[in-house]
Amino acid sequence: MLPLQADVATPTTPRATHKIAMSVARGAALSVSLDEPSLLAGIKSLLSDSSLLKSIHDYKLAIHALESSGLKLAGVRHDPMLYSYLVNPTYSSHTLADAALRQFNVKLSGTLPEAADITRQLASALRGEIEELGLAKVYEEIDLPLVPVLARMEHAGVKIDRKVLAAMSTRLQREIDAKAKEIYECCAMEFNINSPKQLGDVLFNKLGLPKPVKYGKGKTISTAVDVLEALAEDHQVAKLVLEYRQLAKLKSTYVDALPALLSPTTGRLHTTFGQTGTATGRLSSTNPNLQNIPIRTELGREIRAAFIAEAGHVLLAADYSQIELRLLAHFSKDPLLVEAYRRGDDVHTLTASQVFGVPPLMVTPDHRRQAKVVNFGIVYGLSPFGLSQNLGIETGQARDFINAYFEKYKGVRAFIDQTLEQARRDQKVKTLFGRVRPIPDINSKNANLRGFAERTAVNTPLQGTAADLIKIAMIRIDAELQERRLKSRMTLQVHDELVFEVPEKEVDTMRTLVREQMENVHPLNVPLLVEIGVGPNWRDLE
DNA sequence: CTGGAAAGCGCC
DNA sequence: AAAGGGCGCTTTCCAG
Repeated sequence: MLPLQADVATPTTPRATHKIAMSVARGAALSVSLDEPSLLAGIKSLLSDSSLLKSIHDYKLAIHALESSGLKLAGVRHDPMLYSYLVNPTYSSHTLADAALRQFNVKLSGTLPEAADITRQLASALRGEIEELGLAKVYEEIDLPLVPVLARMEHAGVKIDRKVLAAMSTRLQREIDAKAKEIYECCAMEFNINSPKQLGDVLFNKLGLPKPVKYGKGKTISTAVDVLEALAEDHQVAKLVLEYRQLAKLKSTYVDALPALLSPTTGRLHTTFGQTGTATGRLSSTNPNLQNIPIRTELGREIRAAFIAEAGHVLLAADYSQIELRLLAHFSKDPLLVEAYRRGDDVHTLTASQVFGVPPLMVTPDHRRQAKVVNFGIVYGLSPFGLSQNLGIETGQARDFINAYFEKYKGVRAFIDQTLEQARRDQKVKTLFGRVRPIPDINSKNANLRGFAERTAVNTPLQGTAADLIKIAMIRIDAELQERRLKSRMTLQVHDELVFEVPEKEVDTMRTLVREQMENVHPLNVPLLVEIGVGPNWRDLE
């Protein structure tokens, strides 16, 4: 059997190309031969058939049929969608029409010959830019080989315990109704609590609660969580609204939404991973988004418990521990930070000890909590104001903390300064592997825009490098699973976490395999630590 | 009736 | 005046 290979892929989503090419190969949907023009035509006509394009299940079956019959997909060589994304990941769309509009300033009419023609022209032009920008390796070794890996993950899907969610739905509805009743009584009137406009009117005009200093950007008074939290101590109604919001959010977004998306044929949940949707190189997840399943609150964790493994299997979740802070240590080579990670010390405790000037053994849990906010805040460019809001302290004190941080971590200060200097010079920043993000506003005279640009410039190399590392790990783990004919399946990626569904007999093998691949993904100045949990569901992991 | 903006909030 | 990087989904509300 010859591997199927297409030279140029018509952009829709990159994986749609693989998936559809597989459908074509299988002859399930179209009877075309595998020479390239026919393949392109077949792909295009599939794309124009919305019923096929929307029926994700069809190509998932195709993948399955293809792989179970021993066919291997060699894939495409030139994918204009991925090219367009790598050349400038800040555009929101990389479809054929939008990429062609940007590249050639042409509006497409949508005919097949035109699409084929433009596809080839785009591939050629963008390939040139990829090489000029030094992105060929990122394309060949990361984004392109990731495509079939993501296709397999989407095809595998995750198992959901419907009964858990159904029971929760009934219970939550009852609690929401009760909570609404309490709120109405408290306010002596009925209104739509889900409407921030009506809620703000009732709370701040009718009931006369103190209006937040921070008004919303627009005309309405903000009823955001931090505003209500500030009021909750003195005003029961604010607390009730917060509780109502939490119940309503979890019920509508997860408890009721997820079961409706279960595949009728596989009975499982199949997300779509977006490979061209973020400015930093991260993946996204839609339909449903499985990268924002609750975990923070007890109620949220109940939802996580509904993500289960097939009989005879367990879930294995592997997390990179503090990967962005470790990358900050790597890039900055800051001696304190690097040595701490090399020794395996607790970095939040170290920061607490440095910033608050106490010996590590004297660091209290509250010190550590505050230091944790400082550590992560640095990565995001947190201001004294932001830190003060977050910790509930004076801005002056927050400023002292931040100054103390940079006084101790001199390498971090230098890293930030160098990164900004380089961004101002090149109007772009790069990850460790050379993935590029333009930072056009870095020299803007508008201080607001410039501030955003500066925070972006510092954060992107960290967030983007973490994204590159886990993508490489995924490609290698997938290769191992295939090569060794293991039955375990990679099912989810949540930025710094991978989730697998593993036959009980393979647990030990997988623990070792996943840890090895993730920890040794690339040599850095600090070790990478992977935390692995195994259990019957996504909540109860040990 | 549909589409999109705005507000809000779930995750890393 | 704003004040923390990156996402996607739900709801409300309003314009066309």
